[in-house]
Amino acid sequence: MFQAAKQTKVFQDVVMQIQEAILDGRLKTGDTLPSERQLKGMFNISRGTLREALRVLEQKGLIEIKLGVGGGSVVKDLNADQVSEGLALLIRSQKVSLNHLAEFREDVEGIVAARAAAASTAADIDKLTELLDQARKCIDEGPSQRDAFIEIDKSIHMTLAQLTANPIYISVLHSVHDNIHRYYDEFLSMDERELQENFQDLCDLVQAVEKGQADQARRLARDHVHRFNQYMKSREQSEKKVTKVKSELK
Amino acid sequence: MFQAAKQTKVFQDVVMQIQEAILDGRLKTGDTLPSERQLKGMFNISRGTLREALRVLEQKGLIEIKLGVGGGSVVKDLNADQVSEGLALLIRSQKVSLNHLAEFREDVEGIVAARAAAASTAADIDKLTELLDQARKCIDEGPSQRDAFIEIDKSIHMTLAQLTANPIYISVLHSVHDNIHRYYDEFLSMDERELQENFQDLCDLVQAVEKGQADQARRLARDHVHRFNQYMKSREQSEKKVTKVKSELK
DNA sequence: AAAATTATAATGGTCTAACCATTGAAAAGT
DNA sequence: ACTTTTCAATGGTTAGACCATTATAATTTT
Repeated sequence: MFQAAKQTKVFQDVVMQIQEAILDGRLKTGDTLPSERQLKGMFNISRGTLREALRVLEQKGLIEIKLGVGGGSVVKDLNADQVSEGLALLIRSQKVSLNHLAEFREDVEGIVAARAAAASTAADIDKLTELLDQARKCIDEGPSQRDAFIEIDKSIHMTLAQLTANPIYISVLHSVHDNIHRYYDEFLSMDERELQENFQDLCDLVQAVEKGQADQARRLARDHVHRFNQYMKSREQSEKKVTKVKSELK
Repeated sequence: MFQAAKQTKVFQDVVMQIQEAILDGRLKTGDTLPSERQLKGMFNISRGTLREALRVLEQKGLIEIKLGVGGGSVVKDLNADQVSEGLALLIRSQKVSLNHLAEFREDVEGIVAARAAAASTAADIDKLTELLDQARKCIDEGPSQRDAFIEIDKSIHMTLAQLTANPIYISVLHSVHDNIHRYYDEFLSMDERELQENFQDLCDLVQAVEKGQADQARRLARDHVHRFNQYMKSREQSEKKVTKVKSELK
């Protein structure tokens, strides 16, 4: 006849109230919430319960909790970090392998490049050209600047994502880069020739974007990422062999 | 000369330890952690601090906290819910509009269809055909079964995502559907003819997948989603007009 | 007067110790 | 054999205290 009335725990109620206030705009980025001792009074709850709620909001990326006088809970500017962290957990817990991620990246970079080509302006091309210049400098200084080159490579891809004017692409690509970076660090190592090849890829890609050739840009971006992935896979394989040999020697 | 030694708060340390245990496989899905009173002793911390840690782990989707005797913290089977929730927050907080999401969906569904076409087996086609049969029944019963049709439409797309054998596509598409569903509920309303058109779209799509025509499948999937989005946008527009008129009448 | 130092107070972080609420299982009753 | 009651373990919540950090104010030194 009757059913459960109130399943929500106290701290969940508090989480919801504050979250809604933020999403509704009643609390804006940068606003500082009242101190814990004030809030506990406003909600009429204990401080421990309030802190559980704040911890959840912090984990959701909605607030940042700062220490000391003048500290407190500050409304954060929401970004893709939570999406990225969620993806990272999926990757680390099985379910998603490096190959899965690499495959997905090829598709996404292809789409981004195509949409960027369709939307680019002269100012955008200037920025991309500037990045290419920086990349060239890295190349000229040899393989020692490999990390710097990869960083610029990443910037170019993220710049293309911004050209799409769709924050989802920015967030998704950001998440992909965040999570694939670990593998690059571990398995990727390019010699002079490979660096040169990748640089040429980027030049061609920017050129296609400049000319508004969407399909061409898509193809170039996919191939470029694919090459990166191949380097990585071959490294991963030889790594496994070494490990195998080592273990067999024991 | 010296630098900060330990910035991590106590509860963060606990979060990390338990999280690592789960990700390393020392704690498996379904395992129950010791009770709070035991854990607090094992970590040598207070119960409040421990509970803050558990709340964070819960929010991350790593554990589930159950009440009563035999309850406790149970290791969860990680899924895309956190990614989905993160995306939902981005959408609700500005940053991501319905158009952004619709555009992204077109691309993703296109990719998924293409990869599904390249990987489909006879058993997969059987499953898709079965879903089409169900969809046909909905159509035959008229617009009253609109919701059921949309549900089956969703199933077909998710089945295609599974054919890719890449969990990222499954998670991403799942997240997109989760978040776009609210708009569909609000703005989407199809008459008999539109339902029929969409059904035909799906038939063509499955056929292309069956034949392994990746490019054709991509195009069909994109067009299909695009049509959905157009319905939605036109509804959204007329909705706005109505709201405008209403407010002008006040 | 300016700069460096010290003290102050507000805030989050942690601890202790209780009691409440929920729930599954054991015990008692039918 | 079934139903009801009791019980105990577990998470949920509360209260109050003290610790740690930090921006600001007050003080001292230069």
